[in-house]
Amino acid sequence: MAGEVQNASFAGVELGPLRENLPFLTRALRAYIRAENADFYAALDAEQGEIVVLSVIGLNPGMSQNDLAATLVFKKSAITKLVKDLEARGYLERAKSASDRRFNALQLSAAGQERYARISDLIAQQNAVFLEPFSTAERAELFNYLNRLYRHLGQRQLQRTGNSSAIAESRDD
Amino acid sequence: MAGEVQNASFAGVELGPLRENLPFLTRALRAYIRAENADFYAALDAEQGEIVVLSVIGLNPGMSQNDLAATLVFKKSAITKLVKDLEARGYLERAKSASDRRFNALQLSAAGQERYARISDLIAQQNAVFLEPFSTAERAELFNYLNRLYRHLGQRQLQRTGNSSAIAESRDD
DNA sequence: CGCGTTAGTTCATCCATTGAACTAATAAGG
DNA sequence: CCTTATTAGTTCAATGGATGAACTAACGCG
Repeated sequence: MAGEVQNASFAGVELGPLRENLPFLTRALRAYIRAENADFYAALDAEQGEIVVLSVIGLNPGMSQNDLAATLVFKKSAITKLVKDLEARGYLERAKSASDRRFNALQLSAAGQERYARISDLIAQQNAVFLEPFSTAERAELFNYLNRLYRHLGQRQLQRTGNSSAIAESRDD
Repeated sequence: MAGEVQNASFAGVELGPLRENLPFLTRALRAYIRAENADFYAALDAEQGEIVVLSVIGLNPGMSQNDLAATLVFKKSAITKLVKDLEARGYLERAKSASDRRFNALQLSAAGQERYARISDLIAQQNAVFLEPFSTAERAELFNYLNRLYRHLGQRQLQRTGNSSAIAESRDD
């Protein structure tokens, strides 16, 4: 079983201020999760971001691509690709909104709903693995914090990009 | 101030299960933070990841590039580039370890220490902006959760990649 | 009508990250 | 010693996610 492990390649390294550094932590967590999800997604034959898109649209039928982009923190150009791909595979429908034909009103097809239903279990399982060390109460707290962060950073981005509308306030629960 | 905002481009979208979905949240948070940090780093003339590298090496002088990679969740090939760049700019030194000449023992140069000291304030300020909505106690809790996640996912990755040594246990504080 | 704005598309580009093949140094074992 | 396996680090070509800018189409407001 190997020799020295002087610095214990991972556990023994002192993080110091990085323990409270969001850019570092978000990047590291993201890297880990991507690595683990790679196989998982491959097994599902799922594109990058596909699951998330199906999920949001399922919950917000009729939403626009811009709203989707804002919600998922993608650029609209990236959304176009994602959404066209899902449409081509028959999982969602893009109808021009009757009231304003610039909008694409997005909604899941029957196949899309079915696919999401089938996949969502697996996602929950995968998620549970990530969360093994946390009790139910802790998970709730963790996600509460992450969602507050998500909202706060979203607010900031709205302001930075000078997006006139809808700065409003996101309701804090 | 714009018209309909029917779906309130951002605030009004229902997230549902995504509120507790780590892949989604980490990606979204990462995207926000990257966007905000872009200007910030440009102003410092800092490369991607430079600050984090300086920080860890400062705290763990003599560490190897492999340890650095494991800590920051980079591949070693990426670390090589980062570290060579910082060496070229005079911020750190790579001496072959005397005891095992395969290792590069990394440590900050005087200029590197100075640079890090100068920068770390700004990072803290930047971080504080991200954390505005949180009280001191909440920040501590948030980071406690994130670090536990970081360690847990790190453990998992060690196992997945069959890394023999050092699976051990990272001390839970 | 004509001007400004917004939703979405397209595409070329960038940059971070990866994988694989390579060198050099060490450890282990006969 | 000499051979073989392993580990640290390097190099580079390739991938892929994300971006920016230029474009079309539709709307709103005078």
